[in-house]
Amino acid sequence: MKKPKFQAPTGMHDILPEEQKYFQKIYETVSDIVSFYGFKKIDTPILEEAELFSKGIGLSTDIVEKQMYTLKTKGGDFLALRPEFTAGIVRAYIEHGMFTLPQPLKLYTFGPVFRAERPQAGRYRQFHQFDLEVFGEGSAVIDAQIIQICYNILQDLKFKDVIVEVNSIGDSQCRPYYKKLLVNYLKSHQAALCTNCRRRLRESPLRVLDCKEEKCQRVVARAPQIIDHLCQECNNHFKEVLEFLDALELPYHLNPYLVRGLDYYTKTVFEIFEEDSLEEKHIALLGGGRFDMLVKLLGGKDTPVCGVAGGVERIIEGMRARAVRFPRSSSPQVFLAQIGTLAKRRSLKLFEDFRKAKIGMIESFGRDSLKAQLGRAQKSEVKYTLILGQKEALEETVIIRDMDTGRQRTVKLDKIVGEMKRKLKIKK
RNA sequence: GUGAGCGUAGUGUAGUGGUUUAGCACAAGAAUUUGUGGAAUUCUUAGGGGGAGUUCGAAUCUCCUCGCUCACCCCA
Repeated sequence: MKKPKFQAPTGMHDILPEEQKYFQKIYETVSDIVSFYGFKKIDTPILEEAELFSKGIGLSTDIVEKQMYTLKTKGGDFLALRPEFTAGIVRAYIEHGMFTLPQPLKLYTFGPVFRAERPQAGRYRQFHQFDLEVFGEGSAVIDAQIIQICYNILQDLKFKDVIVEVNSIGDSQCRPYYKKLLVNYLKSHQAALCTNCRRRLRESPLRVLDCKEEKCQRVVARAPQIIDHLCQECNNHFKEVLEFLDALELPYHLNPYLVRGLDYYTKTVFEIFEEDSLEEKHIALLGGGRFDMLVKLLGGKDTPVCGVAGGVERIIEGMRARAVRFPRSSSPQVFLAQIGTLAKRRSLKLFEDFRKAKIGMIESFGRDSLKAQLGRAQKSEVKYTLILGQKEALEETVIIRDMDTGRQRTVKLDKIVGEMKRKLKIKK
């Protein structure tokens, strides 16, 4: 293949017409469900000040350290393509004084986010997320409800066996203490760890916990667990979350080794997987948690927040795997074929009549041979074809052809819209 | 950033140094038929990512480069 002069940048993809239905389906599902729970939509800029992310997400996180697309404007501003939604939404919350609105304030959004990493399965440089955030409510009900919402969304998208993994990673009260404990323990077993983990031990010791290496897991199995070292408040909170999940009858795994890569989390963290993908691929469909410090950290009032982000492409992959079907009711059911210039003139008008009647119609004004037009009609899988020829145009009639049976009927031109309306309604 | 695999028409592929004017299928367009689709026939469009080398000869071997894919890291 001769390489075209221009190609989409590495890790970024066109969303072709064929795949649009997946995105639409997901966005519709999310919007529907989430509005029921009182979420309002917000859109934030794709670019933000780079510092917003380095401060919010954490300077030493991979996302900020090496995955952020940054640029300097002509005016000297240092901006970054958003690598996730939360920081931007929190910024907007503070900037517009949304703490004056009735709390909890529930916001959602979706769109592209960017991370400059090596693309691979389920991972792109430009990908799409939907994102929910609940501001101003510290209660564990919210944590559980957000998980419930995610679960509902996946159910609606026909995911059967979904499993939620939850954990609590404590807060500024208890986590530093636990970290010390863990580091001490790991240091004494350093020899038994993989090289990666020995590095992690220095940089982010919590991450050793979810290493997949067998030898590390053996060490980790005896390590002190954060849930045994939560402070009173975190402990209660976590218990409540689990109780609520029980009450909702949501299947969950308590995974004491679940930690997340973003610094801003406190207390609850969770990830949602497809159950059968758990063993081989460790690719989460959604991930989220609570971050009660973030608003203050970014310059706002002390406000608890809980949120989640879903990976649209990853969900689509799952939908593809289970061959989720889409009703094709929205696609046009009528094809308009025309022969001769007089008929063509009439057809243009007729086409407009159908548009006004909100009946989907496909035309092929560029083609003249009836054969070619019927071929086209057949390919577009319509139920009916209207044939308007020279003769019909003169007689003010039109032929309705049923594409399944091949039966034809001639109808007066001024009756046709009503007639088709009836036919298509009855069919449904 | 590290490592591995792969790159032949729009798509999917065959060919593993000469019998290749690179074969096949699907897709797309046209004709047979200026008024009736799913079939058939014929025709058309279009190809070894790019560069260098080995060789009498390269899609085929070597190197470089670009791209894609997968894994690690990390994450949605």
